[in-house]
Amino acid sequence: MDVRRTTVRDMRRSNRSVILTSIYRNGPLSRYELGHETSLSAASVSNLVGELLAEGLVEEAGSVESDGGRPRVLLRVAPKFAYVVGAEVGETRVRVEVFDLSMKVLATTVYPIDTPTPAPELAVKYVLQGLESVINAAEVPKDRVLGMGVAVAGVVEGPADAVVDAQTLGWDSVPLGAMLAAGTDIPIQVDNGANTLGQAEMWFGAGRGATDAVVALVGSGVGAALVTGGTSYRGTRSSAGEWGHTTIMYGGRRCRCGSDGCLEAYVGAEGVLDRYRLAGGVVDPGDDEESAFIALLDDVDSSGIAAKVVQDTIGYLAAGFADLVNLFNPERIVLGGWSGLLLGERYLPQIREAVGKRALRQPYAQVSLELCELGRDAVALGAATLPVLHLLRNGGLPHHQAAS
Amino acid sequence: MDVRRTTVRDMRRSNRSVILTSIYRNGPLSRYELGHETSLSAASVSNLVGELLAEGLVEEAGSVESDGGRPRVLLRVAPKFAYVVGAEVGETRVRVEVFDLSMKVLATTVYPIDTPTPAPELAVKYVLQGLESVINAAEVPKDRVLGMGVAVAGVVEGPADAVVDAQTLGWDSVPLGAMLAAGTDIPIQVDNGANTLGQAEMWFGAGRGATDAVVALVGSGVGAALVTGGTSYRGTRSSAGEWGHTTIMYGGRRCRCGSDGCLEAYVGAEGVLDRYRLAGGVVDPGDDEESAFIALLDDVDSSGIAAKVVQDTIGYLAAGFADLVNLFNPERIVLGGWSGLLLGERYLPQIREAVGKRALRQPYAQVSLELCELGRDAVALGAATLPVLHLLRNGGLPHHQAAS
DNA sequence: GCGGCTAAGTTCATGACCTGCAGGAAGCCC
DNA sequence: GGGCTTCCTGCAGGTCATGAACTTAGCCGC
Repeated sequence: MDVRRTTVRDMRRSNRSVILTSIYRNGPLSRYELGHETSLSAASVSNLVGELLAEGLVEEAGSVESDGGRPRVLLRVAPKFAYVVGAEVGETRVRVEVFDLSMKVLATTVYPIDTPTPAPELAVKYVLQGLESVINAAEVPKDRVLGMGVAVAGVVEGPADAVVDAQTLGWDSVPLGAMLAAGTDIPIQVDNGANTLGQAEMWFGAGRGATDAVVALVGSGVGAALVTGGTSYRGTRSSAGEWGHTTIMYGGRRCRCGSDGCLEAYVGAEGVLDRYRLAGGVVDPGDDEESAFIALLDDVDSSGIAAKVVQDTIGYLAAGFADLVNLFNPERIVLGGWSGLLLGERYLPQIREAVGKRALRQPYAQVSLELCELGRDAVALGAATLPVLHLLRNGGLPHHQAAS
Repeated sequence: MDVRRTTVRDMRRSNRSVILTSIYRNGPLSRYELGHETSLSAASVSNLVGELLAEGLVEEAGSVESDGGRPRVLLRVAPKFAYVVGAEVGETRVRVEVFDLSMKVLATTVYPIDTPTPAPELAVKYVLQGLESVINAAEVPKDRVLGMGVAVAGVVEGPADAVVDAQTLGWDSVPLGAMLAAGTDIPIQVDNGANTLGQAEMWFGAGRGATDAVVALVGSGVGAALVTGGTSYRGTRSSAGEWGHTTIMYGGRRCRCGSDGCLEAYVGAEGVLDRYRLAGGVVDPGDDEESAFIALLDDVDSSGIAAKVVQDTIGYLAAGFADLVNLFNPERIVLGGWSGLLLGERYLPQIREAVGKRALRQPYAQVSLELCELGRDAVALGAATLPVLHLLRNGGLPHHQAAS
């Protein structure tokens, strides 16, 4: 239980946050509607909005005539009040983007990575270079950049001075947060890529409106972002959500994590293709993983082996989903990741049905299973929402720092 | 994201709650220590404590001399300020207990249940009878009873007017909350028995001090209580934590839930004994489940079959724990339930080791695996903490209702 | 084009609250 | 009994949300 006092100042900050969040999330709103939405008195709304307007964080956005009376003035968060940067450190590239507060992309930079195990220093160099580069390209004043969110494909410990373990990159206890912070004054927040994509999907994709949800990502690897009570769940040291390494077949296929029978070993694209090969299926050695996977899906009608492998995959995946349904009782599960989407586009109804057979009746009746709406590029977008979330939480900048 | 205003009254309530909770949880404390603990100003502590004293919720409990100066007066929550009732609706009995605020048992009543599928009306009758009976036996004034927590072995939907599905009792969508509320004026809170036992364990047992924990219960059935951020996690409609029906062996043993390969089918006592039988082991048909299980454990040294079944059980259980570790990244896992304890008492180090082999390195390093410290009777104790939690959350009774 | 009407937004006095500070209370030591 | 230490409380000052009265802004009908 949280043991922390509340002062009259916390109250104001909290109310600023409520107002600001409401304006940000629920589109342009009038003061009147804000009062209703937040159940704050009209007087307080007026007062707080006045403050936010004076600081430049919020601006007027036209008005709507109200039958007979004074028209309501609409308010929105000023998109140009501040900017945020999102970076994605992937296995094949570093991608950096700047957004304004409405999350419109202003500039993008991509650095390809050739080596399979890039040195952390290289990634840091690219991220910092990208940061400079996009800020310059978008002509954004540097002191108006709220922060940079960095998504990385690995286990991230502690969001503050994040330490990263990434098997796919060959990183072991890399103090990425500290390394990045040493190279710039802009606040850094590091998080797992699955989490940031989940974040993006919750704000702008298939997760909108849900408060308890799971965003499941199935690609070469398998991961999930857990959202409980409207906020991302991270566990003690923020490495929660390793869905891919839950056991669905005790004593089964070996997994690169060292254990056996992991979900990832069965429904990860690599695992699926490997199962196909073992079953006698033929994979064109010239194809990359993605093409091979698509070829497998296209062969379903002509090849019994392909059909069986795909059907099995649906079953395994459903078992993984049923675990989530039973354990978390979420209101929504969102399926994404490149191979997850390829499967989902073709077999979503069958997956739903299979989950229904394996999950408990009651929690299954309360969940809806949807496909991700955003593409892979949303990883950086989600990373960039981290500083925005911070802004909304605090109800603005600290010290009541005014604009212009 | 929570969209709710904060008023000056919420602030006071929150601070009352902070003070009250701190006094309750951290034993007798002086005002001075309270100030430190809560970071409230000494003046506010004095003010709030004065109010709580006047209401009779808090009382002085002797004093401690402080080297040289004025001795500090210790404060504690007055155990006799109010009373709470906990009820357990199990498969073989209904058990009702009254506690004072220090959770000392004042009276207990138990009604045995003979039929395997008792009518909900019978359970309701016993609970209400038990409520009357313990209140009378303990000579507790009825208007001083804060509420009754009711633990039931099944899926409980919505803590308010709870609807219960309990396969073991043969109940389907039983509106237990409403049925109980119709028979008494005392506020009712219904919850899953695994959750209430978890609650008891978190407050008074092996979970003390942890904020992200899982209490895993292994008996005939298998369940878990999830605690995240210091509070019980319930999901959208409060049926989270169905750990027993996560798949650990896709296509494996059938489970009574209708699916196959569920953890419960492998490590639940029934599943273990069944596996023993299938492997050629002999179970005395005269034994009940518990005796048979103990006999099995005692045979490990003499019977290779028993040894293998137990070793397998440890492996399956470890897989279940590894799932929890990977998904939740908890700081503690507490193993309980009657067969879980029997296993844990003998094999805890081996279980820990097996979990370490299956879970990811990082989250495993952050978790500790412990045994439950409270017995089966703690189910009712945990249920009784529900109204107490309510009291602490609200910083006292509503309407500033004074005592005596 | 002017009063009447409606609805949106603002001003102001009020009461609730926490805080810092000064002072009171309660013990000990010399 | 004076000085000292430590704990606790009363008081003035400042912050904040609120309800009620008030102002602003458009429309309507004549």
